[in-house]
Amino acid sequence: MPVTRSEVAQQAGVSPAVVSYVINGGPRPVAAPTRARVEAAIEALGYRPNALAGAFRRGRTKTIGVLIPSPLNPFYAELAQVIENELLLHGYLMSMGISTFNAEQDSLYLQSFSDRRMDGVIVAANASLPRTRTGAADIPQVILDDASPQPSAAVFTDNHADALRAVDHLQGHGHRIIGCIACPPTWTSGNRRVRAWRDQQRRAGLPSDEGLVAYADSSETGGASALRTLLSADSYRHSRHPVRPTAIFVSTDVQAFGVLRACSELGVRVPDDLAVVSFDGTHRARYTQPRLTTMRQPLHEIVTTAVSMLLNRIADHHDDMSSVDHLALKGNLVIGETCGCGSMTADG
Amino acid sequence: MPVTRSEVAQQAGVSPAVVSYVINGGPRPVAAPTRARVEAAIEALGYRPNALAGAFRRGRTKTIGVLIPSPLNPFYAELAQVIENELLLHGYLMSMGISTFNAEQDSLYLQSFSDRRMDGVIVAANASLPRTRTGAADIPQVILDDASPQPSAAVFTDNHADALRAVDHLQGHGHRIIGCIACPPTWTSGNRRVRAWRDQQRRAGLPSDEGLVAYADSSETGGASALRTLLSADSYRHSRHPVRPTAIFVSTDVQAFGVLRACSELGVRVPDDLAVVSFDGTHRARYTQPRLTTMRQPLHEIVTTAVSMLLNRIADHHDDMSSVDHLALKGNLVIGETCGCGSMTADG
DNA sequence: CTGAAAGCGCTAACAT
DNA sequence: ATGTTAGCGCTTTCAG
Repeated sequence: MPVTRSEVAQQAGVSPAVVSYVINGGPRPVAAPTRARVEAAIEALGYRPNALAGAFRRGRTKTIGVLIPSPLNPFYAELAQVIENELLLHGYLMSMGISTFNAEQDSLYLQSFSDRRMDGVIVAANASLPRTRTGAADIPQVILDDASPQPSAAVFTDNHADALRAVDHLQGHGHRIIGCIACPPTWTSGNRRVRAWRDQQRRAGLPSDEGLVAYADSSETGGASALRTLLSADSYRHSRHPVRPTAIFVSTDVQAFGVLRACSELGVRVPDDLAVVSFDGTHRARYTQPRLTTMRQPLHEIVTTAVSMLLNRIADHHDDMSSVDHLALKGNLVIGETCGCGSMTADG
Repeated sequence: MPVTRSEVAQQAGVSPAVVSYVINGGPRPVAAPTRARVEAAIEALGYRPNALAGAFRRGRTKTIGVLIPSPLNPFYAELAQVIENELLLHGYLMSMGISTFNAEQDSLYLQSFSDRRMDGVIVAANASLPRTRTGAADIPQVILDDASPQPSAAVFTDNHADALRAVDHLQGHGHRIIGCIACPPTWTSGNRRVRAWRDQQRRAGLPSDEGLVAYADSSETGGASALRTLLSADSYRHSRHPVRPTAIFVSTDVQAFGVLRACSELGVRVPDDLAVVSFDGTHRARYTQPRLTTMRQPLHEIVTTAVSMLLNRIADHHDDMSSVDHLALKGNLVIGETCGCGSMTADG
């Protein structure tokens, strides 16, 4: 059994309240000699305040629930790392849930976060649209995903604008038939990237028919099989433009890792036979062979903004979802070896 | 303000205790009609029990603290994923801390886990040796690392035996000068892998002097710079065997990713100029170019064993660190393209 | 079968 | 400056 506050009080010959005053530095002052006695007792007994009891009493747990789809996706692993760090800086503990892009798991976690009275929630990617009705709607939250119709705060990279620039970069290399590897359409940010691909192709008078798009999971395997589909004769022959794509826009880095692997297995040379540009800008993208050209999300900025937004909402008792603020930040293109730039360096 | 149990009781026209009986299915039975009234009231008011208050009262939070060095290391990302899943299966929530291989951060987290009255702790890699004295020693814990002198439960892959087999595999390909990329020596499991490299080289009458070892962080960058060091003229000229290594044993996958990148930049062909075998067997190792040969840790087995051990200890009130049980499991070699096996398939 | 009540460890208002 | 005390929401023993 752990030592309690009253034991400390007894040992120090003071009342339990004084022990609290010493620990919390208030709300009432304590005379120096008394404080010394209390501190000695704490030290002697090895007393540690029961944070659970304190949280219960105070009504604040100093814990933030963080929901990510999967730490196996390096983008979300990095995100989690950065969030953890930022929260720690503000004295908060991160409690992480993994939703595996599953709407049910997702709301189960939000429910659990809410039940455990976490002070707030950060949701990295919302596969589940009807979050408003999950019963966890009463807890301050920030979404890191562009789900515009959603009534809550959100910070995210400007998926449409960034993807436009990524595709534009490929067009700038002279590519006309540019394929697209998309994510399952339940994920809104992914949808915007695909739409941007289409818009940018149309804008340039280039093809963007469905035969050029392959939908796949956000995983290496997904990317690899999507590539095989896209390059299969069946696929591009039935397109209105029966020409094999010479370039491809991949909506996430992790899919691109699979694409590169598949290319190597199929004997497709990158970037000569197929140029590749993806989206996320993970650290890992610098270690692929060849090095990936990718639109880097402003990860650090997203996180610091989101956390400060969340903490503000917590401070203001924004427990309802009013005052929707959506903030879109701008990414930047990291030039690698898969787009055909050679040894150039540039930002789109 | 969330709905409380008494409001439900009032609405249902029963006492608060009955509401508890209904929610918890005990400890006393409730008549069917009464139960129905209570359930209706719960539904009508949207009542959710305050898990914080319950945990406080019960003395069990149903939360396990998990400490990993970094989710950027894919091995630990996978580990976290698997642990999370396994815990969820048993009705526990994972609270994740990131220690960044930092002993201070490490004990800060253990302290926090203990203060928050988590039911148990899983520590993935212990950079900090003096854990016994961190004050968190009173909470059931399982270490996933081979820290033999440590007085607590531990489950881990048999680092020495597995690394022996990995190096043996390289020797089997005829390599004599085999370098080693090691981790900072504060990490015990890493040390055992290096010792195994040395033992296996000695056993075969092959060199294992310090000129063949480079210590580096567990990261891509660490691996890359360690490789450059090892292949630099300075390094192998000062070795007792002034011959450039033809093979290298890398103590973690993530370092090997950096090694492969560096090789490509240096024009070193893998496996022709340099064979590479690493340790961990991450999913990502299947997507490097060329595909990594790596000693796969029995991740799933480690986790299921560790979790059941931990839950047993929790159930038995093993809050002290008595009854040390260490369990070493066996990994298996995943053959890729970096060892020189060609299209063979085998287990060492 | 149900109600009343004690108390988990702590915070903070209210007394001295 | 310090002591006393009322709860936070819930579980569970003890009475009815």
